[in-house]
Amino acid sequence: MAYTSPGKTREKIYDFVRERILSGTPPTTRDVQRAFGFRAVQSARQHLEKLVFEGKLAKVDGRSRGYRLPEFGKASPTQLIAMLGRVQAGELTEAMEDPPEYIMVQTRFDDDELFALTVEGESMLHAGILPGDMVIVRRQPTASPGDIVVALVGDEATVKRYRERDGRVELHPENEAFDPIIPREDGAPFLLLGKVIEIRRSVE
Amino acid sequence: MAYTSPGKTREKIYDFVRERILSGTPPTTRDVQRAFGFRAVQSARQHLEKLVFEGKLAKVDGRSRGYRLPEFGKASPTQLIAMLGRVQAGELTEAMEDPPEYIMVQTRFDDDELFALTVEGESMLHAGILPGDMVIVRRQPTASPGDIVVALVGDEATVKRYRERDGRVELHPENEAFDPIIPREDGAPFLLLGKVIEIRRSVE
DNA sequence: TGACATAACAGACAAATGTCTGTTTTATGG
DNA sequence: CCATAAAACAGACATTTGTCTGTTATGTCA
Repeated sequence: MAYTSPGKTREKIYDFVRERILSGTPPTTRDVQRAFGFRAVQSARQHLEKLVFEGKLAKVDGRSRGYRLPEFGKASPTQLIAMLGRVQAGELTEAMEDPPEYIMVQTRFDDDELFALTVEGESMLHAGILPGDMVIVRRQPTASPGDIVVALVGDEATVKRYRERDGRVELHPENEAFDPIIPREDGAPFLLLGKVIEIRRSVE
Repeated sequence: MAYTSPGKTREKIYDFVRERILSGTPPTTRDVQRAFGFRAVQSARQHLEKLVFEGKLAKVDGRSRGYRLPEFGKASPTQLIAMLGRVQAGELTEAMEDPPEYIMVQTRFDDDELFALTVEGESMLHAGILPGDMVIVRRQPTASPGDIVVALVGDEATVKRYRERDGRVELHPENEAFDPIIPREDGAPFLLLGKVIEIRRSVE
């Protein structure tokens, strides 16, 4: 490869490696070599090692395809979570459509169990949750008053705000056109699925 | 490893491999071997090859860590984009805080130039955009009526809905308490930064 | 129980990949 | 132009990883 100004090629190599890591396949040293037309493996290796030294890349020594992005791992762990199109009673996790769709989520804790689903209905309009929005839910059996939660009421999963009144659980919509759900009063089976931790809306 | 019923171990291996692929590091044959306590590499390999034959996994022959998820190859490209905390006039991209924060975004096109910023103010309340929400913006010089856009008006970046009336550009808030911005009428410099393609709200 | 298919094991070779030592070429700044 | 640091090259060796051939053990089912 032609000689370039100091740092010039290295930047391009960083972009290349980052791209590859993000796409799920960290490159080998020789991948980089070939991609940039180096005639020596060492040329690629030198750049890569320097990027590690600069802190722009991390690396697992000895292992193949060992380069990583340092931002991950320390900062916020990244999870790919399943997008559940429609929620059905009981077996929630089994309800994923055939080609399961995944989305990237950055979380505080790596061991949180997360899933995502699409909101249908306008009952949370005033909380800024619109029909079609995607909510990311952390599975947990309890909630605190004020939390936005996903619960299974009867056969249907619904997004509501969690309240307690006189020691009883209430699920409040944020839209005057809808009534609160007071489980056990109307005998509907009630199951708290988890707490909404993020809302996403695509407007493309 | 102890002998198990046909297909029993294979399912666990599939889960293991899938997890690893999703987390960004496909395992080597020997990773699988070690993870399951096989005393022979071939035991792991046999299962993996069978999973490929069944179509549950895809594979790039010869390459290290060559196992893939069959449906995942053409999944939407992922980008790591910069989170701009506060927007300043002119040099937008330079305005990132010291430890630049990045977020994962899945996009339609890999070559879209994206950035993210935090909404301050309630002018888009009725569009479901609340103060503190993060908007992800695709940089583009033009917009279509109805788009939610980010524009530089004077010294400030604002999120508004793009409209045209009598051939003139108007930026409309979605909150009666705010007035539309009609650039050029009040002489304020106007610059369209891009179109909002996604809104995210963390409620943790 | 016995036949059969599958699971698991053993050991090896080949290819890919990581790593090293040393040299040559070029950009950069004075 | 020269000194210097960085870029690129050359060739090799070590380790990891992929792959292969053949054998032994175990679950399954009639």
